[in-house]
Amino acid sequence: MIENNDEKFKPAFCPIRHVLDRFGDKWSILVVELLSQKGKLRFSEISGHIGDISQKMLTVTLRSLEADGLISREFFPEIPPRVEYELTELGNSLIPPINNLLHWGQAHIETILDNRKQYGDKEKAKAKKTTA
Amino acid sequence: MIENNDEKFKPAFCPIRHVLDRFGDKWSILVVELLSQKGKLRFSEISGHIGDISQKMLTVTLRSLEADGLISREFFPEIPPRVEYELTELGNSLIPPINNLLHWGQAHIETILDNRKQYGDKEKAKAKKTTA
DNA sequence: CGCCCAACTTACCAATTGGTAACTATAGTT
DNA sequence: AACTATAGTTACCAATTGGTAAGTTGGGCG
Repeated sequence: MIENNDEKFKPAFCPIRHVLDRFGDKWSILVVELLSQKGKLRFSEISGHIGDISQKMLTVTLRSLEADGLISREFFPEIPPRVEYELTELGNSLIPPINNLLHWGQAHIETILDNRKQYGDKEKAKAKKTTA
Repeated sequence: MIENNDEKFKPAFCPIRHVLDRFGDKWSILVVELLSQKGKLRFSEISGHIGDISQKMLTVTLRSLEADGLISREFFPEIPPRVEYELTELGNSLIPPINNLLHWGQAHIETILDNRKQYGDKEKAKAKKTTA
């Protein structure tokens, strides 16, 4: 049996899990980063900048970011309606750590893709050997 | 039509997407963080520390981290077999940005959960009004 | 009258993710 | 002969995620 006093990795206690649960989805970080670069944006503008997000996913993403207090939503009861989204202070505090991760990605993604490719080749070679 | 010269958010060009594709899954960051804290670990030790990961998912997680060159795998052909995993240099370079995000999470998760709860209550109130 | 706009909501469907349980190899132990 | 242990693999299944397409709202305009 393995000793386990470090509950940092156990389901209910792990802070990493909270972060992953929040930002592990396909769009949240993208929207936050976009808002940090462009400031206040309308629904259709966010949609246009990202390009391949569906209306549905943009709505649920914005709703959950709003629910968590990371963005604010201002609705203008005009016809046609207008809605503006903006990062809150809490949302802005997320930008530095996200940018750190981003820079790491930019710096190392090529190496990673290279490694992955080489690993794939190695696996193919192994497969050939065992079937030959 | 929205002008869109910023291809940073478009599918093929966005570095954020690479990072998300790599670490958006349930276990990768957890394993990397664990290895950074404990150093060299065996399969069963990782499994024991994390607690609720299935054998299958631990294998696929370790394989993909290895494929990307983030961890190294040393196999000892004993009976029963022994395998040791360790962060590579590339893997180690990931630790600072991950820790940044982690600290943000620790600092703000309570606020976020509070916000989420309040938002849920507000939504409930709205729903009552419209059905009443 | 009917079509437009933006910002949704809804119903339905497909793909991906991850879990369970059984099976594998191999040698030592009872 | 049966059971142990480690580090897997495999088949199958359930839940989650995300996409498509249609409908909704309501005032302005042809």
